[in-house]
Amino acid sequence: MSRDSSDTRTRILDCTWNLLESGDKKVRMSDIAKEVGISRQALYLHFPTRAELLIATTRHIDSVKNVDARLADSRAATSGRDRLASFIGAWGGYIPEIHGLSVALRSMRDSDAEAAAAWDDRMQAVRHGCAAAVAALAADKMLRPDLNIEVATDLLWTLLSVENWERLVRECGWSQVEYENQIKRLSEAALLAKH
Amino acid sequence: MSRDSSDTRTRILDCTWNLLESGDKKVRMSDIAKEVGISRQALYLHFPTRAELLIATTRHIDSVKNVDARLADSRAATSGRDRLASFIGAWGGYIPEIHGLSVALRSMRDSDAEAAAAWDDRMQAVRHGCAAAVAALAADKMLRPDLNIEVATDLLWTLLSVENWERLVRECGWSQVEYENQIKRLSEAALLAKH
DNA sequence: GTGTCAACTTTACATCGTGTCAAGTAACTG
DNA sequence: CAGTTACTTGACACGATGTAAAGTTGACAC
Repeated sequence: MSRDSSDTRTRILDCTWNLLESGDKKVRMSDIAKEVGISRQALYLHFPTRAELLIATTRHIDSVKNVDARLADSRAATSGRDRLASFIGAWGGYIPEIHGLSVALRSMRDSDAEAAAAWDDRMQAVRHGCAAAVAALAADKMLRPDLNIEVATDLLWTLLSVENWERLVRECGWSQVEYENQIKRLSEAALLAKH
Repeated sequence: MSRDSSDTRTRILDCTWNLLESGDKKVRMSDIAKEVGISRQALYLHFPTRAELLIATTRHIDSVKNVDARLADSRAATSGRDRLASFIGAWGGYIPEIHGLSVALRSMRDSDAEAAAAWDDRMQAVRHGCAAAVAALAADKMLRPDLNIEVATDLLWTLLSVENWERLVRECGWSQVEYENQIKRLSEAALLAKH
């Protein structure tokens, strides 16, 4: 679909994305250049560093996959509980799309501060979503009384981490559906007041 | 305490451990050599690669901190539920001790297959502990009827991941006690049949 | 003393991936 | 034709790991 975009920058982003998601662990600048069909140096004409290329790729994926719209849907839910479930569905369903990129960005955390910041930024955005879902629960008086908003948000955010998805889906071999169902169940068990 | 051990190999392991746990992110072979007070090359007389040094360091920590004994205690618990709690306490309390090493080993996952295998090995050991705890719950008929042993083990193993500890304790600023309490509560909510 | 062995040192170099630099080419645009 | 833009080729610096070779030091044997 995004084939033949003529715009080199876009082609670079698409190829980077393809390579990262295709799971070939080590994606070097030269790998990307080869895939795009340009020289390694031409890459540096478009992106100053590998980190910036990866960061630009996340933004590119976000816009292609329309994350904002997905998450907006979850905001439309009426009850706090529905909202929680639909937020989990939206974010949980997005994880597989960005997983390769997530691995690449996280693996340069310690070598590149900029990449680390970019990843943290994304995770903070997810955390805001978690906080909103928790707030909706609290408004419905459905939050466990022994949990304050902050702690509940931390817990939900942790449950929804990419790392947990990796472990359950990739390592334990769960299906995406099993993952979402169990995480929903677990989140409710963790956060909801029993009544 | 471990000062002046005369045995160079042991001194290397202790210094590696110190450096890793002291949180100075980048621990290079030359950093370790400087800390020990020997040349970088002397390091290679004792350990062929950085990966092997890190792996040897985990074994060293295990023996100094006596993991086996800690986990053995959790096996002594009478009820399945006590056993779950005490396993979580034992492993959860061990995570802070090996956290620096865990970061280092994981960050070379993609560059070094041997390091990856060593880390996976450790995690499989934890998984066995989880499986044993789940089996004890099942024996007491306390496992949720809609969970089979496998899925329950996957869930518990995921909850107890080092990554979740990092997020809650390091990133969210929880105390170790809060962490253990919430993870215990969450594990029980996830696994125990309500009756 | 001499010989020898082990543990370590110093110096030098190969490799790999990132990122920089400079000069050249090919196509489009006025 | 001149100038600009997008790219190419080739060379190189850097930082970290790992290899290789020759030299130093101290202990122990006889």
